[in-house]
Amino acid sequence: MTADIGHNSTVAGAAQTQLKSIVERIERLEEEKDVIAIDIREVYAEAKGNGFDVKILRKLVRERKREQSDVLEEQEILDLYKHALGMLSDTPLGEAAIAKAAGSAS
Amino acid sequence: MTADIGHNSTVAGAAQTQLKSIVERIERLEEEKDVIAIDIREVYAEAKGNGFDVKILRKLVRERKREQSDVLEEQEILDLYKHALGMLSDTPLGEAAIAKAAGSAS
Amino acid sequence: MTADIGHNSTVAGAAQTQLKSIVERIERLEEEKDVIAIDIREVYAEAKGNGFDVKILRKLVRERKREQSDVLEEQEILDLYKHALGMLSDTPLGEAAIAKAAGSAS
Amino acid sequence: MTADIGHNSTVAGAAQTQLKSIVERIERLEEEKDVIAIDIREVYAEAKGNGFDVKILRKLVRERKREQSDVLEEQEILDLYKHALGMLSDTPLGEAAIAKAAGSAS
DNA sequence: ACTGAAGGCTGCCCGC
DNA sequence: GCGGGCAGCCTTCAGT
Repeated sequence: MTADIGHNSTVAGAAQTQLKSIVERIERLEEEKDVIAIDIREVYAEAKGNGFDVKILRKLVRERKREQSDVLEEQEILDLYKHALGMLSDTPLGEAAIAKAAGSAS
Repeated sequence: MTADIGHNSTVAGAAQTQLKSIVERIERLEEEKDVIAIDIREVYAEAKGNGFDVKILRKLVRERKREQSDVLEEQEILDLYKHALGMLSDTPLGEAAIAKAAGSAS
Repeated sequence: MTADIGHNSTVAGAAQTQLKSIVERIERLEEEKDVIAIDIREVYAEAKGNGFDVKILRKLVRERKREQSDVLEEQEILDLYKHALGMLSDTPLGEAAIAKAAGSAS
Repeated sequence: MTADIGHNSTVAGAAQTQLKSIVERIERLEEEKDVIAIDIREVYAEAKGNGFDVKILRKLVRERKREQSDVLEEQEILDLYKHALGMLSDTPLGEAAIAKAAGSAS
């Protein structure tokens, strides 16, 4: 440890400052995430208070999420087919769609 | 399904409106949570780009978090012991007993 | 279903025999696990009968378990730091750096 | 702390000895439980190595467990009916079966 | 692609 | 009988 650390003029000092920043940003974000998780639990609790079955609500939410990804997935497959039929031009985007769809199938 | 549903004048209609509200609030919150999770991953990725070892960073963050919960946990345990020792906790003798019990646990 | 199933001379029959063996082994083990879980509950119940506070006992047992894993965790983290500091770890300077890093984490 | 603790001649000393015994017994049992849990995981791993789908195996085992309790439940209900028809004598066992079935139904 | 960990969810047990 | 608390399981994700 040297006097340099005080004003971070060393490489190590700079790294340490950066490290501190990184850790603080992450911890701040994780705190926010926790707050939201608590909010979600509160919504469920309130729903329960209003007579809803929490377990079923969770299933419902999960199901809707699955359906959304299914829709996206179908759109990707549709794009793939369109491409195969020459309905999409040979753009990087089209190539990416093909690669992604092929990956999903494996 | 009746004409009532349109303006929610039935009990079922009210429940349905409530359900819709609940699900939408939860989905909104989960979206926010996902955004934050992505932000966290980006911070790690950026750190990695700056030469930091992500595995160690994660361990560090986890360790700091665990230390915080440790403090809370210790307090809980101490409270539990105090409660178990009842009125003793306000006397010097009680304090000594608590200190002894705490020592046995470590 | 064919006569082959009786003496397992088909591939499917062999798989079925294997499956039966797997499931039976698992169920046997889970039974044993349940027996032990019951034994544990009985020990707590007996302790309660002797005037011990079960809640505190559970907390105590959990705390002791956590302390054990804490030691392992600390060792892991130390190993990680040592690895990150690479060859420095065999020099006095490296030792100092490790000590400093460990101090920062606490 | 007094010299009495060495040979446990005090009430507190006896309690401490008992406490130690309780905690040790529980920790021993939990160790055994962990060993069995590891064994179970190994059986699944081995099954996976033989081409079985672990996720499906777990579902299968769970399902069988549920079926077993269902069978027991049905047996209890059957006993209840038998008793109602005077097919079970008014023995303590029969009474217990009724009480248990009634509890399950509520 | 597989493995191992981290977080979330479910079912269970205890207390009120 | 119910609700909270807790252990176990499942799923997802980073790492190799």
